[in-house]
Parts: sequence; structure tokens; C-alpha cells
Amino acid sequence: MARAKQDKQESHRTMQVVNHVRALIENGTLKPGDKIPPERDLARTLQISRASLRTGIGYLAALGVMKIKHGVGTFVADGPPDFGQDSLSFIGALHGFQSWQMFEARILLETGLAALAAERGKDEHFTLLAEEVAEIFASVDNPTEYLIHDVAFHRIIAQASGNPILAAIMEAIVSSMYDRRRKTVERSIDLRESAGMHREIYRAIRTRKPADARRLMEQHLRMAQEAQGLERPIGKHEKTVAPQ
Amino acid sequence: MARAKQDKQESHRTMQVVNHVRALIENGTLKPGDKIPPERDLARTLQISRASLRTGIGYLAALGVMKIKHGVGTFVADGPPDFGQDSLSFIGALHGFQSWQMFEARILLETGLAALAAERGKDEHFTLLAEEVAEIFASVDNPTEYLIHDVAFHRIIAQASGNPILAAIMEAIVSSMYDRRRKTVERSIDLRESAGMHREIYRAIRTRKPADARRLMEQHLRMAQEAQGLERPIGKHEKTVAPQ
DNA sequence: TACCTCAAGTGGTCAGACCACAGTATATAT
DNA sequence: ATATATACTGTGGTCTGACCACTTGAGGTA
Repeated sequence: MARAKQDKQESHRTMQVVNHVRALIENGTLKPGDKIPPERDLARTLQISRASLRTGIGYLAALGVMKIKHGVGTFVADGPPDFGQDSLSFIGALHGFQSWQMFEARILLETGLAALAAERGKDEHFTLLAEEVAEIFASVDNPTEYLIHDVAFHRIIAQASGNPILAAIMEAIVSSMYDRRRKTVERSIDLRESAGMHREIYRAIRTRKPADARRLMEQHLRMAQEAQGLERPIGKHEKTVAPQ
Repeated sequence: MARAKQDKQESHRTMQVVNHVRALIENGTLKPGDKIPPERDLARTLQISRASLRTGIGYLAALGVMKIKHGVGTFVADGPPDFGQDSLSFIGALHGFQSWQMFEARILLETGLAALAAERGKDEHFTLLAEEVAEIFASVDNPTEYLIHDVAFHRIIAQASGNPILAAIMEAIVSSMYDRRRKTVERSIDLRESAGMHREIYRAIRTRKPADARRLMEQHLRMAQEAQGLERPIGKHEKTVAPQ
């Protein structure tokens, strides 16, 4: 039974720091945006060397829990939940995740997100969505600009779903696909048609029709997928998701 | 437009190490399970101090890319993809993720996974699934044992889906819910009924009926959700997912 | 008032010593 | 000869204390 046992300690001191911070976060002492004490002070407080402390802080930074600013200080991450920038693309490269698999994951998540948004979205979300749709239509001749609003549109839907976990996961997947996507959009096809689909999705959400929202989102994404040639190969392999 | 700019460098040296390793992984020099050179050697190779090297290694370890074994060496992670152990539960605590949201994410993922498994599962998966179903039935009087096979069952379905990204995400979510779950199963209800549902799900997958598999899985999970009292509150708040 | 300089605060890096753990070789006892 | 105890080697873990690099803001200067 493979993962029965747990790796309890990633080396004593490091985990001591991690657990310390975790405790402070869980009991509410430390909240997003807060600044933690200077390394020298905190090290003295925890009775460990500054070097060890830094290892622990680095660990937390990698997880996206802490944000370090040279010459300024170290802070608890604020803003939207964030699995350390490229963690997904990193382990993706490691395990040979393939592009069509990424896209499949994205479709599964976003269709669900769209349905949830249709059920729970608030007026504020509808407003933002409408604005982005307008911007999208206004950018059909400017691929770079278009992509910005496209991303924003999907992000707002994730927000409107009321489920930050799913939103964060989607964010991670999308950002790990960003490089490739940008290229595609630049040599893109049919931004007008794509813009129309965004509007339809918006309408389905606004009128609270989860099933429609789901279906339209799936249709939209599958079309995008084809545009990038990332359909699932029938029985053979495909090149890995590796960037560049 | 919030996250326009990227934090390019998490301090020069650290990223130097991370990028070095990343390059080695992406060009195939380093593969899962491989051992990397001793810290002292590698530090000399990269022309940086051992302390800085260790910061980088620690970063990679946090991401789940490297596994460090005191007194033995440092290795590239093998086995199933793994977002550093508690990364999700950590940022969950930070952003106040709630249990029903976790469960909702799990349901969305696992229903999709079940459908995919029904479409693509191979005989080997069916065999393993059948074995676990048998074990599940054999454990209806032993909650602890039951949980083990329950987890295994769901994990095999994830495997059978053919999408390692989705499988890894599910794994992360489930493991971040583990503590709470174990308690529930121990004071549990109706393991026999639950066992029956597993069998039904298995049959739907085996006979390649994605829609049925999806529906049964959803039914199964919603029931488990209710058993834990984790339904989405109508309009109010609910206590955070904080452990203990 | 506008700009410049510089000092304080904070994270980043370095060097080298020593500690702790795991595995293996070797010595010793039976 | 076998088995147990011991020492050695390799590798990660920690410590100390000094110095470097970035940001900010106070205070001086034009």
C-alpha cells in the first residue's frame, strides 16, 4: 500500500519554521498581507540559526504561502490563492504531462465552473462579465489585447463560481499553458466567432442556465483546443508539454 | 489588471539552481528516481555556496520535485505526481477554504474521472477495481481497513482515467481532507450500502457507461458528503477547513 | 521646491566548521 | 565460520558571523 506512511519531517528545523507559521496562520495571528518579523529577529525567537530559518521561509515561498521582497521584508501571500507559480508546469515537465491532458483538465474544470457561475453568480460578476465581453468584441483585431480580456473573462467566471479551490486550480492550469496559448492566438483564426461564443456563455450564465453554460463552455473550449491542434491522439504519443 | 507582471526571480541564486535542475529535467538528463550529485559537488559545479544551493534544493523539495533523504542523497521525485504534501491544505488554511468547497471540487473531479475511466479504462484497471471492491465488501466491519480500500478504489479510477493531471489534483484534495474523513468513517454509518455503491460504480465503468459512472459516482460522493455534514450552507458561513 | 546623498533596515550570499544519519566495511567474540 | 559490535565514509543538516545588495526615507544641497 504505497503511500501509507507520511514523510513527517522535511528535516527538523525547516518543519519547525513551517509549522510555526502554519500555526500562526491557522489561529488567525497571521493573515494575508501581513509582514513577518525580520529574519534575524524571528531566528532568535525560534532559537534557530538564521540559515535554518531561511530554509523554512524558502519552503513556504515555494508553496506560494509567503512572498519575499528583497530589502523590504517577508509577507504572507495575499490576493488570489496561488500554487507557487510554475509548480504545475514543473511537475508536468517531470512526469511528461501532455498538452491534450492539460486541456482536458481545463475543460473539465471550466465547464463545471461555468455551471456553478450560472447557479451562484452575483450581479457584480455579471457586470464584470459583460464588460469583458464588450472588451473582447472591441479587440477582435488585436490578438494581444484579445487574449488579455479572454483570460479575464474566464477568470471572472471562476470567481463567480464561488469555489476558490476550483478557481485556483484552473488558474494554475491555464497559466502553465500560457506560453503555448499566446503563440496560437497570435497566428489565430476567427476571433470574431470566438467573441460571439463568449457572449453566448455570458448570456447563459446571466440567465442562470447552468446546463447551457456548461455546454457552451465545452463547445468553446473544444474549438480552442482544435485551433491549437491539441486533440487527444487516437492511440499514439504526442510531444510533451515542455515549454519553449 | 492585477497579475500582469511576473515575479521573475525568487532571488538570483535560488532560481539559478531551480532553472538548472529544470533544464536538466526538460532535456531528459534527469529523470524520476535519479540521484543528483552531493551538495558539495553540485555547489562547486554551479559556482555557488552550498548554502545557496540548499535554498534552491529546498524550493524544489517544497514543490514535490525533489525528495531529500538525510544521510543518503537527493533524488528526483518518482512515483505518482505529487504537489508537495500539504500545499493545498496550507493555502486552504490561509485563504479560508471551506470543507464544502473542498468536497465540491472533489465531486466535480471524481465524476469526470469516473466518466473518463469508463471510456478509457483498460482490463488491468478493471481487474484492480474488482479486487478492491471485493476487499471493500470484506471490510464492512472494519472501518479502518475499509477506508484503505475505499481510497485505493478511487485512486485506481483516477489512474484509469488516463489523465495524470486530474489524478494528481484529486489526490491533493483528498489527502487534504484525510484527517476529517478518517474520523467520519470511524463513527460511520452504513458501510454496507456504501460498499454496494462502489460495486455499482465498478460495473458502470467496466461496461463502459460513462454517463452511469458519472451519475453513480456523484450519488456516492454526495451521500458521503451528507454523512459528514459538509453540504453547502444555504446562505451563511461555515467553519473553516482547519485541521484538528 | 526639487533633487541628491547617504544611512538604516532587511533580505541574499558566502565560508568553513561541526553535527546527524545511513550504509558498509572491519574487527572481534563466540 | 558466523554473528555481532564497532568504526569509517559519504551525504544531508545546522551553526556562526561576516559581508553584499536592494529599498526606503531622512536630511542635506542647489
